[in-house]
Amino acid sequence: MARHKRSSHAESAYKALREMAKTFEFKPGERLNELELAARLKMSRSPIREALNRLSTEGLLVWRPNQGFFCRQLRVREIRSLCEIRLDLELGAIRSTIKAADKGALKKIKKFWREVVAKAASLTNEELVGYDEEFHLMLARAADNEVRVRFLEHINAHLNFVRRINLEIEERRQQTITEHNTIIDEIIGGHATKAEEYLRKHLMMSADQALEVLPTGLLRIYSD
Amino acid sequence: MARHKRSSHAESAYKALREMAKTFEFKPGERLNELELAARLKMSRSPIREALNRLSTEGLLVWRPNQGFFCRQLRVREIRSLCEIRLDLELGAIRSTIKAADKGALKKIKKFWREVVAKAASLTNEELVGYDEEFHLMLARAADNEVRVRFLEHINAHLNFVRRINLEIEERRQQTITEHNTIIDEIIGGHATKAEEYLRKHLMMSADQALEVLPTGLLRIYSD
DNA sequence: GCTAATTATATTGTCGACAATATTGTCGAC
DNA sequence: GTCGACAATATTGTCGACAATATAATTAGC
Repeated sequence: MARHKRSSHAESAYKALREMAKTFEFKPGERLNELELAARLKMSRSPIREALNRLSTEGLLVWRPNQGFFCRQLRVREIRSLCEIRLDLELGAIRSTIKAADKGALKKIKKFWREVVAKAASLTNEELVGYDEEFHLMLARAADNEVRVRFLEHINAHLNFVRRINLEIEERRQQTITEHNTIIDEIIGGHATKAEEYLRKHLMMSADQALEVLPTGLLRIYSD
Repeated sequence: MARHKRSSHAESAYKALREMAKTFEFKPGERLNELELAARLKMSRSPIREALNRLSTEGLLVWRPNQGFFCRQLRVREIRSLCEIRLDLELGAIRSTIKAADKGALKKIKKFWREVVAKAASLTNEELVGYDEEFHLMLARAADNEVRVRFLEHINAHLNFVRRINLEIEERRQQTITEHNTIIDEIIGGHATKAEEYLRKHLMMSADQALEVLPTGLLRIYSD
């Protein structure tokens, strides 16, 4: 039986607003008007505030007492920090994974990525970003540490926008695909040093590119 | 001029409830009654819910649709995960710090800890835990990465309770003090490898001890 | 007596109203 | 015209009431 359980207003507001915050449909520093959002999503302020509170705790929005909620800034410094932590956490993940050596999970990741590659040409940019995020999350999950996965999901939400801009460049889509293949193969092979090296290179490159496309991102945000 | 700016109900509720959640004044899995909390803190449900929402996003509470907010569980698995990530993040911090080599900040940490040691005998357990957390946070701050600091603060909140239990043992208070001294000296000396080694040892020991005292912690929670 | 369906109660989810505060607009002094 | 004080407006913060849902108590059937 299909379990419909329609979600609450607060829940759907959270999802909608989270998506908007992630993708900078709000402009950096912009003040969000609760009444307006309530009208837009056809509900009262209470569930809206609930969602806004959660999002500000996640850092996707900023809250200031008696002033309300604002869109977060998009700054070099922040992107750099996120990428740095991401590197620490993902390297930790594969080290841990290689030690534990759960081949099953790894094979699934390889299969998953092979399937993505097969349909890569027909994927929209958003879809590819989603699969990219998923690939890295699967690596993290293989390390069997809930906290690590949660943190990386958090980081993904914050980097989603710049990643999206970055993967609009065809060359980098290609690069992502091949590098992922290399990484997963080295992990499966149990070559800790090689795997680390390739992952590090992949993530540092990705960080550089994120910073590089940041101006494009800002332009995009303010262009419409 | 003293700026008093008395905080809002939501804010004070957040602080109070956060402290209770951190220290397991609620029992693991316990359901929190919003009306009761509102009565206890002398306010309406709105600011209470606001605080509870934030806390559940932080993972200090758990939220289930239409059932409300519950105290988080206290599990071996969770503690282990937290300690593992903490290790990754703190090691990353000192690596980064040693490279950047901001001697000033490091000297301040050394001074801070020297002062803590001086008054160690007269400190309550909670105070020592606070200073312990602060020492590690200062190391993280020296690495100049906001995200890292936020994540470690998050982890601290989750580990606070077991740390408190652990530092009730005199021998371990002593151990903490001397190990911190060693670590900061190696970092200041710029001995990356040594510093890493000592920090790793310190944190892995600390993780083992956290797991070891967990039964004591549970007993404490359920004894009163 | 035990289980399942039904009813009663308690609790969360949402709303609209008002209070507290911040922001904007207006006026007058210079 | 510019600045500051004051008034007008808009926005957030909090409340109490009610609706929707979950939990507990009660009854009916066996």
